[in-house]
Amino acid sequence: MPELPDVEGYRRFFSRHAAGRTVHRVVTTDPAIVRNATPQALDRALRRRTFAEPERHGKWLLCWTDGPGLVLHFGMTGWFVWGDSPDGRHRHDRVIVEMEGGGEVRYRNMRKLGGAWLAHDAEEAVVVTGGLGPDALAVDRRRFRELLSRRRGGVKAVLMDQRFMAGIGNLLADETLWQARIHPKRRVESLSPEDRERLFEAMRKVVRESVAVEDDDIPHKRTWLLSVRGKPGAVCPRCRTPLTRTVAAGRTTWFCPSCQEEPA
DNA sequence: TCGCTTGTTGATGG
DNA sequence: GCCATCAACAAGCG
Repeated sequence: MPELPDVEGYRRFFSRHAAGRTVHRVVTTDPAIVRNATPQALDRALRRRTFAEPERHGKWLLCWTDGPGLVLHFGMTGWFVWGDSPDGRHRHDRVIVEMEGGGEVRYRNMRKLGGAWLAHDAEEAVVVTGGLGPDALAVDRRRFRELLSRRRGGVKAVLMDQRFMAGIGNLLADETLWQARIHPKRRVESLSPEDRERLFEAMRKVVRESVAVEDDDIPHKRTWLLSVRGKPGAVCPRCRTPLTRTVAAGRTTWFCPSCQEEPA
């Protein structure tokens, strides 16, 4: 279920279960899910290594050891499961990290979007993750403004572009635009300074509050678009106007035709 | 059977 | 070169 807040949850999960622990063995049940190494090479590289604190950048999770690191992307259907023993493994558990002393972290991924990579150092991880922009949780106002000023085109496509800023996906983009009262088909070059300010504030609020939710799934609050998005007969939580469904940036997009003004 | 899905990439066309 | 669109990847659900 991964956008930035979900992956932040996986980072905490991995930290809790694996940081400071040593790898007994890495079992790969689906060789194709490891994108840049064989299952044997992955096992050999990580076995007897001890995990450090994992890092997250956008939707990517970097699980470093005292040697190389396991780099994970969760696609649309990836998540972690902990097991005390090999019992109860699921057929979608595609990479399993068995720990010395017992227990295992399972990388479960139904559809095989995303995957696992082996990185020998930070530089290699940058190559794997492919030129990400600043993390959406960490980017500051000035940088956001500066990056936005260099872009053209549909605002939703820009928000979701991981090279612009890392972490925003389809749902959080809709939520951000709705909270900022900006139409998803507006072009960024048409946004006023005030629009840009509201966009930054909304993005920061949406990301921060989503991450603060300890629970699994993205929110939540009855005041958010996400609480009604996609439901039949959904109306705007602000003004009760029926929501509109369209396609923007190639993705299903929900917005309020009353609150979010037409594209300029 | 068809359409739909929280992601990303590469082809194609304007 | 930039941008928009769409198919593909893959698997499950209604």
